[in-house]
Amino acid sequence: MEEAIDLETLCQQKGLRMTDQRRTIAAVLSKAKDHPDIEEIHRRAALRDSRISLATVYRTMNLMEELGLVDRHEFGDGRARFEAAPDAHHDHIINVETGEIVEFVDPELEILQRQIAERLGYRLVDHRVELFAVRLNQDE
Amino acid sequence: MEEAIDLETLCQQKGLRMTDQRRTIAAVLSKAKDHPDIEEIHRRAALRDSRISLATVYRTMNLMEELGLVDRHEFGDGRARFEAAPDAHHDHIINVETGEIVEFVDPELEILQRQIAERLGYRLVDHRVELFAVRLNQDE
DNA sequence: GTAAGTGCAAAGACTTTGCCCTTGC
DNA sequence: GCAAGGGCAAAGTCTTTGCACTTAC
Repeated sequence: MEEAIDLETLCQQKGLRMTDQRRTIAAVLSKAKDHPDIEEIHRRAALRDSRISLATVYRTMNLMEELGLVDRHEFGDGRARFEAAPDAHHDHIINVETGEIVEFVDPELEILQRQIAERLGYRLVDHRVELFAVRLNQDE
Repeated sequence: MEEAIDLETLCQQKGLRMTDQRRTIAAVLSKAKDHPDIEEIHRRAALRDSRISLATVYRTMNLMEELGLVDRHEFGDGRARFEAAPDAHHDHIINVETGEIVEFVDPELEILQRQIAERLGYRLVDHRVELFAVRLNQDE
């Protein structure tokens, strides 16, 4: 039912010159179910093709981010993390005990934020919600 | 009516050894109405006392953050920004055209986030909401 | 063929740290 | 007095960039 995001096709549609490196990086991100950082993307890409440098990963992620093909996150650990731009917006819960990141969507939250911005005289162009939390015990 | 946050007193209450440097930095932050970065805190501190090094500002901010006396923000420009820990939690709207940062409080938003976390099996310990927006035209 | 892309290493931006001197309590 | 704090400069981490070589179209 769910279809994997084909980042390579999106790159081509945007008119990007498709080098082997970009193809490989696109494949890595399309397959990723997590939010890898540059180092991790490079590691995974190198498994498929060792001719990829860190600099190229940096350049490619900046490029894809500008084109809106990937989302950049800063979860507070100092390095940028990425994911292929999802079809629908979502936010993140970060488990502060394990570092695990869970995605969620809440339409009510989306609407409320737009309302808050408008109430203050702004038009929302983007937003970021990060919930830092711990797992609930059964008895809580 | 509104009372300025006296960070120096809070530092003393936490048992911090009050050096001239810490006193000066605390005063800078207590007076700040914005979200200065390390460089800016250092610049303002140096106006009051030139014997303050950047390293001390870094060390002091890390210390005060750990004690919960200041909040650290990463607004996506690569450097950390700080504010004296406010009495009440608030969130931020970032004007993407001017870089201006506006604070706001919305109880409904606070409640909703807690509910979302609980629905997913988590207990919220902290959260971060950043709305990136532009000013509304009159006719929008 | 030619402009765009890449690898490599150097350089940048921000932050931390080792060492020795200074200072609060 | 003595351990905690600070100044300074070196080092660390993440990211960008200049240059010469390679490659997609």
